[in-house]
Amino acid sequence: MTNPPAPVSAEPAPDRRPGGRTARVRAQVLDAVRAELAEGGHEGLTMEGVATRAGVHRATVYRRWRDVGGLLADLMAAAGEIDWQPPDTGSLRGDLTALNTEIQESLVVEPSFAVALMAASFHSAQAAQAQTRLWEDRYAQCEILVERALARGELPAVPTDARSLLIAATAPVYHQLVLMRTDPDPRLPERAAETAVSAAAAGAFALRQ
Amino acid sequence: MTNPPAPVSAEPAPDRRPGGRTARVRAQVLDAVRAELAEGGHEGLTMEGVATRAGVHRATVYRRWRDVGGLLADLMAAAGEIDWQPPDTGSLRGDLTALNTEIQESLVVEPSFAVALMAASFHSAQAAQAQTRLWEDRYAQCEILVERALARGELPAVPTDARSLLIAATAPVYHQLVLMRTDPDPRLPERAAETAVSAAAAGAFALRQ
DNA sequence: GCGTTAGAGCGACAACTGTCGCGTTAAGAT
DNA sequence: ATCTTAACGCGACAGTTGTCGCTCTAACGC
Repeated sequence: MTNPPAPVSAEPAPDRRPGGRTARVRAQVLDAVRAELAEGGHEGLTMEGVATRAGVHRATVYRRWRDVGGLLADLMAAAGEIDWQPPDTGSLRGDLTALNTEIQESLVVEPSFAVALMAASFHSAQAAQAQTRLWEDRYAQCEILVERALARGELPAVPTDARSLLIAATAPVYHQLVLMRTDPDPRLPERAAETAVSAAAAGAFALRQ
Repeated sequence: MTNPPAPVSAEPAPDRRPGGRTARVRAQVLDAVRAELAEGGHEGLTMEGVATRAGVHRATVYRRWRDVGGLLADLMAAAGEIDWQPPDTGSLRGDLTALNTEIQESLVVEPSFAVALMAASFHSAQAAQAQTRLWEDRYAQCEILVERALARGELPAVPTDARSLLIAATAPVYHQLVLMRTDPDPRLPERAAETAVSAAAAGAFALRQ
């Protein structure tokens, strides 16, 4: 969690100095971000507050992370080191339901790191990039769900657009919780999953040729 | 477009004074919001900038609209007076494709009022509320698409969850353009629409009982 | 017309944000 | 152990944000 150097500027970097103090400052700051996020949500997250809580000078935080989005991006990079595994329940419907349940929880929990990252992405290029990468990774990892379903014969045996299937299954959850802001519905994850499976069974994600 | 009084505080309001000057100031400010939005996108939209461009004192803007979200919410209220009609192409697939195309355009156009409103919704309660209302109105209006499809016999003749169908059709467009930030794909609107129709034909949105 | 007062103008203000130059500390190389 | 310098600490700073009390103007009721 603390091994990689400051990931903000990924230039050639002739000679960096990521050891002792630098790593300690990074750990303190990221801890402070987590704590501030927990207390005030993504609204209460300010450079000033993080610096103070971390016991570090404001200028240091500005120099290394630039803005709140940078902090969140780095936090995500640190969290990205823990390896996430897509669910494996034995059926496509079960897998997608489990995936959606996980997503719903990550969006509903207070404070939600996912929501904070989305909010920051509107203002910070770093956050936007980090988020795009996170989406890409997650969906790529989830493609195996579709492969397994194909192998089990749950889907028409034709080339299938796994990515579109995954997006169709998960998008409604994000849409309703993040954009429409409807109250969480415990059946939403399952319903969205079922719909996608239904469409998939009907060949809606078959690739041409 | 200029008739309703300041919509920010919707209290009883013993005696208001929405006439002449007040209406003129509102028009000037909303014009300024549009112009600032056009120039700098939702990033460049500040209370200061709007006030200056409108030729109005900062304090006036703060008092009446509170924050950027308030400005956008009022702009939306003003725009909401123009009546939008859902597409009517003769088929559910055509209608949903047209709807998605419209959505895609509203999200891709620079500057995008829709994106600005979403961004502001993370910080401003007024913007969030305005957005929720917008979603609600739009989806309610679109339910007729599903009713027409049922009448034409395009869908199984059972009680159908029109709202879920509409969300399933449109969510992927928002998801990919706003959250994932993938480059716009001209075929996305059609594909998402087709998927939803396919699921609907398979009875995925049939209501129990 | 005339009086009342909602609402706009005005300037001062504290708080916050982000940047800068410079001195100090301590990583890492020798 | 010693040197070099990346990275942090520090304080000053200009610019921005949001609020407040006051004055003034012009809607609206009569």
